[in-house]
Amino acid sequence: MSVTDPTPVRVLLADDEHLIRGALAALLGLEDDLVVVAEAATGPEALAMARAHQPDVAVLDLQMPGADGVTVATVLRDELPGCRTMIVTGHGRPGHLKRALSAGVRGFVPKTVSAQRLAEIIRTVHAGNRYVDPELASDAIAAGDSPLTAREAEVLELSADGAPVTEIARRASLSPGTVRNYLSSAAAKLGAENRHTAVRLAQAKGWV
Amino acid sequence: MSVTDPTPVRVLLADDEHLIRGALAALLGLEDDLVVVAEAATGPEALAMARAHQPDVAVLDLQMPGADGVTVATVLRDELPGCRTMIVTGHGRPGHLKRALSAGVRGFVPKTVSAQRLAEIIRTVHAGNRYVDPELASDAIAAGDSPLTAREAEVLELSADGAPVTEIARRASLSPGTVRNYLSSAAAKLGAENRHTAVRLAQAKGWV
DNA sequence: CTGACGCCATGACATTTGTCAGAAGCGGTG
DNA sequence: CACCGCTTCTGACAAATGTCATGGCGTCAG
Repeated sequence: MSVTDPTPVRVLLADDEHLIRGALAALLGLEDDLVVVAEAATGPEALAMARAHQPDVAVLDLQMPGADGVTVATVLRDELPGCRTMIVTGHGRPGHLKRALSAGVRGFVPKTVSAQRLAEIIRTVHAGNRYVDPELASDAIAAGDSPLTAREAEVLELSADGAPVTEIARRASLSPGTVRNYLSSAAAKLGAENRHTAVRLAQAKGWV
Repeated sequence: MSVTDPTPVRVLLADDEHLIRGALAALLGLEDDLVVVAEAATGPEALAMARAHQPDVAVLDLQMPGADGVTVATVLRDELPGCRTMIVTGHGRPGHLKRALSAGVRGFVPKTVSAQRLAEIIRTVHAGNRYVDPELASDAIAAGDSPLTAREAEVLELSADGAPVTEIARRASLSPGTVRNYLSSAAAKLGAENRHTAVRLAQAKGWV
């Protein structure tokens, strides 16, 4: 039904790299049933473009200046329920997939797919179905759920830049002792020797 | 002279993201004077392809599995002196530019340029000229040279994953005390409170 | 050759961090 | 309601880390 559809799928492309975005727009434009109606280089720009052009499908890069793809998808789900969202990403961490799915994202693919394949997936998503890259999905399953409590994850994230405990405590409005306890238990749960390696592990799993 | 040249510029494309590589190949193929003779997804693959196809210009992504773009460029300079090399990168850190230039790279551009612009730069590079993105260049100048001595940088790099001092000492075959001295002086030079923030700073500047 | 500088190390000290025990409040769930 | 887990805190101790002074050894410029 799709390739001969008289009303083509209207696509929004958001990626901060002009090179990729332009090339992608050109390639997707070759498909008769797809039309790129808007492009954006940042999260806020993507939102503005979506509001202005009301696309059928928004193809969002995960890492963009301003607001990342999942954040944009969350807003779009509320503002434009008719717009399906999908995420493309370079290096997909397991946790991102979970975040994306709970933001109502219907497609999650790595940038290692071909443009042809991406076009098919856009059609799949537009038809109301979901598509998740099998490799990313299995990574996410293997990584499992975060063993961290909400505060543990929060404090761990605040310590990501290597700041001393007193600074983290200030940022989190907690006692330094509490911060140390959280960091200690978080590191123990992750099997890390100290909070710094714990941060790396949690980031690799996408839990922060 | 270029657009009507009867012998087009033979280009090698190396990027680990199929989506980008394919799209780029398609767009560059539209230029009459450019022909993409080979594609590669990893560093070693790029080398093998270059040896097999002897391209005029190698367009290399900075971050690839196996060997990064600068490493590939270094090898190519020795093995295929007739092949010009250029680097495209997503997030270019200042230090990378310096490394690239000393590896004989003649072009250094971010992925935020358009394909049209990239084609022009490929021609520039092929003609024997250099091209460096102005913004990346000014960043590199602003970042300046690394204030770290060779060992300071080495030890700092070994501590990048958050390992404890004893482990770093083992890896570097140094005394733990020496490691602490180096880390301390490195952090002082970088204006960091501890080695972890020092590592982040040095990485941001591209000094590690 | 002498002085400057980087490299490597040791030892001592203060500070920071990690670990543990304990305790209070709070929100669920059986 | 009793129980459990999460949150928050305190205090105390051990371990890791940061800081400083000091010394020997090599190399290189003046």
